[in-house]
Amino acid sequence: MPVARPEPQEPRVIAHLDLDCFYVQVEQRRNPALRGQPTAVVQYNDWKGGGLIAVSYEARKFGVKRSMRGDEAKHVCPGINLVQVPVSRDKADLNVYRSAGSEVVAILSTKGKCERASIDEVYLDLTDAAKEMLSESPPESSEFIFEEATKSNILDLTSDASDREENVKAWLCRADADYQDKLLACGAIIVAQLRVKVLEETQFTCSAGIAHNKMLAKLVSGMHKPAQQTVVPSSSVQDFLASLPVKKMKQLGGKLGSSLQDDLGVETVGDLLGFTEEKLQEYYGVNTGTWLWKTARGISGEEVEDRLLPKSHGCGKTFPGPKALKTNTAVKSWLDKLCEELSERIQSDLNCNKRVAQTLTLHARASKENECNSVKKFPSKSCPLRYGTGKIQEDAMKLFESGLHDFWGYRNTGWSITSLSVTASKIFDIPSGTNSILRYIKGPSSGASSTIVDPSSTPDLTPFVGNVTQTDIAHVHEEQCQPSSSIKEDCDNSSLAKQCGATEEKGVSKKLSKAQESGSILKFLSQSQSAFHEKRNFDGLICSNQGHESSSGASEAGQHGKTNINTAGDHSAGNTWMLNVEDIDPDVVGELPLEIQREIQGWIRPSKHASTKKRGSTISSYFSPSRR
DNA sequence: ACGGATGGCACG
DNA sequence: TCGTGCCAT
Repeated sequence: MPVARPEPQEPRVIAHLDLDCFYVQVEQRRNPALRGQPTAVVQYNDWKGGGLIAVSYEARKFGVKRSMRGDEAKHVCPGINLVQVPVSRDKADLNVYRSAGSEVVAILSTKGKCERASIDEVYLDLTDAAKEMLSESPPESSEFIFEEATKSNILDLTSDASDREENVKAWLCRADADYQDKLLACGAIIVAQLRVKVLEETQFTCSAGIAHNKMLAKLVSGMHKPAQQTVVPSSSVQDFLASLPVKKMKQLGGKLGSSLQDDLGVETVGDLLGFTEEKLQEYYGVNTGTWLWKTARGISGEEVEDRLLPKSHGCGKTFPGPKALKTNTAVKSWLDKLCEELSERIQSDLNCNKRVAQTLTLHARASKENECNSVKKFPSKSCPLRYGTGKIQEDAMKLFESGLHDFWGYRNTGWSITSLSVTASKIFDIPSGTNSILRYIKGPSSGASSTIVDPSSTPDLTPFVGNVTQTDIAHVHEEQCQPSSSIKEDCDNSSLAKQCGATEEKGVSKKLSKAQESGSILKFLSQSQSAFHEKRNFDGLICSNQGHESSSGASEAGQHGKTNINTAGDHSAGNTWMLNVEDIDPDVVGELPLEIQREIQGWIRPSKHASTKKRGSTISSYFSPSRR
């Protein structure tokens, strides 16, 4: 249920940007012959022509809709081009679209707080940028207004086609406008500039809404599509909402919206004004009641989050009807594929963004054979996430078995699985200070590269390290996760590549020596080698490196065609080493430099309250098994 | 044979 | 906290 947020007193300038039929645009960029053609993107072509997930505007004219089957689309629009979503491991692979989305986010995140709302949607808080423009180069005293901005749709600004742009320009430059409206005008200009920049740099068009809050911005971003923007002056909100069907509001497209209609006779947002806040709370609870009351008045305090990356990664597949999985073997086989992809994606997230996921969750849908449709839900199950494809597969299968156990009780026959998915969540940044321990462990690209290989500026850990042997290193390498090639270029393609840092490769011998050093450090931190192999769940991560030679000779770096740059983004050379937090020897850590101790605390993270209160505040207290 | 694959959020 | 919904595209 939605919940109201406190309303900031200062007026804000919020934008919502939405890529137009995004998947189609991605395919059109890849194959320009598709431009201007009726086109749709489909997945799984075998059954009724596959399901449409994006439809070009040319095709929409024929009545082609999302959720149609390919066959239906062909029927209403015989000339339509159907492009298939890439398939990898026998399932749809959306990585090309994710990557393309990141390109856009990179551009949009330059002007203010930016929230990646989905693969093709972004919220911006442009308040500061708008204020700056207003004080330094206000539209009203500018000779030229950015042309794309003059094509804006201003809610309530009625004008016929002939003088529309003149009227818009006049509105944008109005000297007698509210402070609020002036800010909005600046916001509109900034968004127009951003949209043009996105188009220039990615060839993608997008639509946008500019308003004083997220709700209104989102509401209108889709009003004029494609490739247009819409502004909501606060003076127009009341009338606009009055006649708006409740179902159009975000969050009201489902059951809550239906309930408003069916139970309260509320057809439009305006109808909601007839209810007091208390009355709405009576029906829907305090939170939702207040939210509804505010929503009816165009009030929304929800802030734009500063987040460019997703909060979770999920891989799933459905097995409709006859495709349902009925054996453990079939489930295992599919789960393995899903986990492979998931592993690749979190590995990429780690390499590119220095983030680690902590929780693995399995979702499934199941139906029982004979026994009359007992629609019992298959329970989701989760556990701490251990890195490494094999471990994820192993854990996922266990989660499945656990779920199946609950699903069935004890009798174990005749189930069938109609969907499976695995999700990695609770993702955190890995701290990386200048004096980070990662400098000891990672390759040259981790910090100041020169100091890494310069012993004089690198604190000497020798006293703590003890014997370094090849077996230590081999042991560490066992824990490596090698991403496959399919998302190898993720970092390079996405703007996020910058975060990977770019460095020239150092000599192999130096890297080897770094590897030895890091292996020894891991060994040094590790209390018991055998613990690595126990079935316990992974509860922490020591490091990722970017730039070491892989131990296997099968490095594909050469195929990359890029020498010399961004070894960090080159997955083929990136290894990740992991160590179970439970295996870190607290006594030994206690002797490390303080800064490093603090950093290690950061890895153990669960921060908030988890361990500190229960177990005191010394670092060693973090290393007793924290869960399970 | 539910459009499918992903995501986010609030609740209990 | 985890698991369940609901919502969105």
